[in-house]
Amino acid sequence: MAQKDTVKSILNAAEELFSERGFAETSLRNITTKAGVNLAAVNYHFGSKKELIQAVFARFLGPFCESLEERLAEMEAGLPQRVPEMEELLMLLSQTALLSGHNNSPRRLGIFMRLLGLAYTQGQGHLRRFLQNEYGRVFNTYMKLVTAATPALSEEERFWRIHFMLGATVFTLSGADSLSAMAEYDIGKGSDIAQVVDKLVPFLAAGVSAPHR
Amino acid sequence: MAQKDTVKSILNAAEELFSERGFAETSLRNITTKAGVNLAAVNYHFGSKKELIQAVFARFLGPFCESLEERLAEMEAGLPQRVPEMEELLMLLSQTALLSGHNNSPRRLGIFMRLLGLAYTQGQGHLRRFLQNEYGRVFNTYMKLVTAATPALSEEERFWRIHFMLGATVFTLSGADSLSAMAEYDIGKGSDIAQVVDKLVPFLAAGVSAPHR
DNA sequence: TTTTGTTTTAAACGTATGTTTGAAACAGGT
DNA sequence: ACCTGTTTCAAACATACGTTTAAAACAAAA
Repeated sequence: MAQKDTVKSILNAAEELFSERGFAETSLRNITTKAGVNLAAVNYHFGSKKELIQAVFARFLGPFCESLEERLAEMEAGLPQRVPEMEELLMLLSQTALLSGHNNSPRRLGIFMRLLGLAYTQGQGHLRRFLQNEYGRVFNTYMKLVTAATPALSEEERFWRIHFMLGATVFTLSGADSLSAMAEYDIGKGSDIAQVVDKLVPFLAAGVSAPHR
Repeated sequence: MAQKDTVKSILNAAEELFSERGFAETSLRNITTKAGVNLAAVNYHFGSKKELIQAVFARFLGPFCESLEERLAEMEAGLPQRVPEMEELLMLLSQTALLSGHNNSPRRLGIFMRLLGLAYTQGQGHLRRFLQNEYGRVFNTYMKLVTAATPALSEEERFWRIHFMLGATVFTLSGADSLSAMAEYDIGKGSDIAQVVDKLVPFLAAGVSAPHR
C-alpha cells in the first residue's frame, strides 16, 4: 500500500473537497490532511495545484469520453439513413456517465456535475482551456448528431438550447441535495441522482424540440 | 464627491469583480483599487468581506423582491378565479429583473445572474443562509402561483422542473458573453441578454409543460 | 550488504490575504 | 475660529497559502 496509493488518495480527497467548497476555498493542506499524506506530495506527484485540478477532471472525463466516443462512432456511421432521436442522445449521455469507469456511482456523478459547474462559473481559465483542448473533439462529434436530430432548428437556436440543457443539468444535478432543503415542504428526500435524471430527460427533450416563435 | 460615494464605488467594483472572478479570487485590494478608495474602507463601511458580499446581493435583491412582491400580491389576490399562465409568470420575472431599481440594464442582469450562479456553486455557506433567511418568503409565494399555473404536475415533479428552469436560466445568462464567443459564427453584438431571454422562455415553457411518462 | 532511484517527511520560504490601528483630513454646528 | 464626530489614509499585523528544499525512509536490484 505504498506509492500509487498516494496519488489515488489525493485524487479522491481533492475530488470530494473541491466539489464541496470550490477550488480556491480548498487548500492543499485540506486535501493532504484528508488524504492522510504529506503536504509536499501534491507538488511532487502533480507539479502544482492547477495540475491537480486538471488531473481530477481527467480521471473522470477520460474514461467517460472514451466510452462515449465508441457509442457516438456507431451512431455516426449509420447517419444519413438512421437519424437518432433527441431523447436517445440524452439517454446515451446519462447512461455513459453512470456506467463508464469502474466505480461510478450516482453519487460520484453528482460530485462531478458540481465540479463541472465550478469549472464554468469559477474563473479558472486554465481549466476551461484544458477541457476545450482535451475534450472539444468529442463535443463536436456529439453536436453533429444533435444537429441531425433537430433539423428544424437554426444553428443559432440549437446552440443556445444546448446550453439551456447543459445549464439545467449541471445546476440541478450539482445542487440536488442542497436544493431540496430550500423548500418548506418536504420533497426530494429521495433525491437520488438517477431519479432526478429521469425527471430531467423529458423536460430537456420537450424544451429542445419546442417550436420557436 | 466625497463620503457616501465611497460605499457606492465599493459596491460597484465588488459587484463587477466578484462576477468576473468569483468571491475567493477577488481580494479586497482588487476591489478598493478599482473603486479608487482606501483598503481599510471596506472594513470600515461593511465590517468584513463576508458582509460586503451580502451587501452586494442585498443591493440588487432588495429592490427586485420588493418590486416582485407587489406584482405577486396582485396575482395572488385574484387567484381562485384568475389563474396565471406559466409564460406569464416567467415574463414577470424577467421584466421585474430588468426594471426594478433605477439603473438596471440587461448587462447588470447578466452580472447578477453570474453572482447568483456563484452563490450556489461556490461554497459560501453564509451567503446561502443569508439569501434563504432574507428572500425565502418571496420564493414560496412565487411557488404558490406556479402551482396554480401547473395543476397537472405532481408536487415533486413541479419542484424539480422549477429548478431545471432556474438552472438553465442562471447558467446561460451568467455565461452569455463567454458562451457566445464559443460559437464560430457571430452572435456577438446581438448577444444581448434580452435576446437570450427571448430564446429561453419558449424552451422553459415547453419543458415545464412537458408530459411526464 | 551495498547501491541506486524513488517516495516521504518536516521545516522553511516568500507572498498574498483580511483585518486592525492610530493619526491625519475633513465636515458641519456652535 | 473652535470643537466634535465621521471618514480617510498609510502602515503594520497576524495568518494562511502554494511551493521549495534537503534530509530521511524506503524498495528493489546488484
